[in-house]
Amino acid sequence: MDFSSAEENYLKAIYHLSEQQKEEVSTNSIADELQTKPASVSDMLKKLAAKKVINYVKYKGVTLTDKGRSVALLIVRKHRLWEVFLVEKLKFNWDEVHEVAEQLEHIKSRSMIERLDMFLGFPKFDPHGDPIPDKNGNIAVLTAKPLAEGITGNSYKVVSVSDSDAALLQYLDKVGISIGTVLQITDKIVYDSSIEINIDNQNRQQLVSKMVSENILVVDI
Amino acid sequence: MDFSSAEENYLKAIYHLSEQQKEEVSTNSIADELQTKPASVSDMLKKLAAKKVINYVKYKGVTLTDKGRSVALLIVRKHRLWEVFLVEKLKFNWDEVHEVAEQLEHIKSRSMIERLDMFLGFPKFDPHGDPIPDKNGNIAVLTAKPLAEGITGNSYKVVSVSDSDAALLQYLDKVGISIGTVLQITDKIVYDSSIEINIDNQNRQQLVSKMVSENILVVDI
DNA sequence: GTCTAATTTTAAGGAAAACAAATTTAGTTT
DNA sequence: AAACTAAATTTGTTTTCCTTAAAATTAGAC
Repeated sequence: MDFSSAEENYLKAIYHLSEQQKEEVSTNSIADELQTKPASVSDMLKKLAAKKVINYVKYKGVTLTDKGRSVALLIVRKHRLWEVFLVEKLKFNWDEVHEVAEQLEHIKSRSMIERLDMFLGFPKFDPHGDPIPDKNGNIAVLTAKPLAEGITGNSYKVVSVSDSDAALLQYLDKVGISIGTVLQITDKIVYDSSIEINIDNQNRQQLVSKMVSENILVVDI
Repeated sequence: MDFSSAEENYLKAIYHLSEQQKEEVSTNSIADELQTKPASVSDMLKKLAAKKVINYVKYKGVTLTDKGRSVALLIVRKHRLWEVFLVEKLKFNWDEVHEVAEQLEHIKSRSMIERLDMFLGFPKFDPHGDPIPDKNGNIAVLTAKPLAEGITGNSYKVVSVSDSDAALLQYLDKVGISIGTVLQITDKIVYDSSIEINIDNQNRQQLVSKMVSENILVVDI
């Protein structure tokens, strides 16, 4: 079965949304994710349901079928492998690769993506710390949590950040945060939920906003 | 100015056709090249003329404008660089890369293609021997001629073959012909215009058909 | 120079994917 | 239960690219 780029983007969006909140995905949230209008989404959901890649109940929302999930995981796999290529081989910065990977993920060639995987040394994570599904669609489950949920005094290692927001990535670059960076929470400001951190045990504090601290995923150390 | 994949394919087709025969390109030949119908071509020619990338005179044919040629050359550049990547880095055979490169050539990112060029070491020719336009659209002129025009007794070096026909490439692989191979013409069969050749001075003759000999480009040695 | 055949263009319409506007539904409030 | 509201769907267009059928034009044959 073949899927257009538009169909693939819908499946990917539904996949990402169902990762975030474990229930049915709403039409509006898909429209939001894809920068389109709910009317367009309704249209497409009918098509995708006919192709048996989603379970669609009108006015109720959608979930992916097994078939749909495996299509979505292949797209995610391609997107993340291409990001690794762009950063490791072509020396892009991590904030520059998302847009190009959005195009590359739709290239159709089963054997190319397997060869690319080999060429890259079978990476397990992309440059933003997100796990890369293997060719069977198996993907590591991230046990990480947002920095926002950390406790004052504790130290954490950055394992992942949102890859779709270049502005965030540029900001993180500027303050010296990347995958693997160790952060210690030195204070939590109750007033605006911002967090004061110490980066890589340097002799300097950095204040990060609530919004930022929710988009940095960390694990305990 | 932005171009859709369809528009890019038309420009590339017109470019290739005007390379072959130095005059105006006909609607039918474009339809043929793109596996579509003449009516579709007429439609698209109007669009491309409005965008000032072709000189279009109804019923007369088209030529590329300077603008059009530079767009076409960029697509050719991308196609051929990706072919180098697929063969050199991902270890594809030369008969397997055309289709995938047809998709990759439409990826939009100026900086990616320049970085890819650097990553590949600024190659001058693709795996089929075709010259790669540089970033300014300069391209080496092939002085080669079809093997079919060779003279009995003379030796020639293979510099290029048609990249779009996988069956031809597989055949050439089988008989041991690739870019750089030295061929000596030992006989020309008048009856069916086939040619008897000796490959790399081995102790063995090989008969190649008219069709094959017209699609292998060689230079004198 | 006219006629016919081949080529090219126009016209009408279909599929995919988008949008706005109008309508329907689900869930909540009273 | 009726009414309301927010979300979702339907309807009707639009755009892009393609197709078939018909009309127009060019060019080669006589």
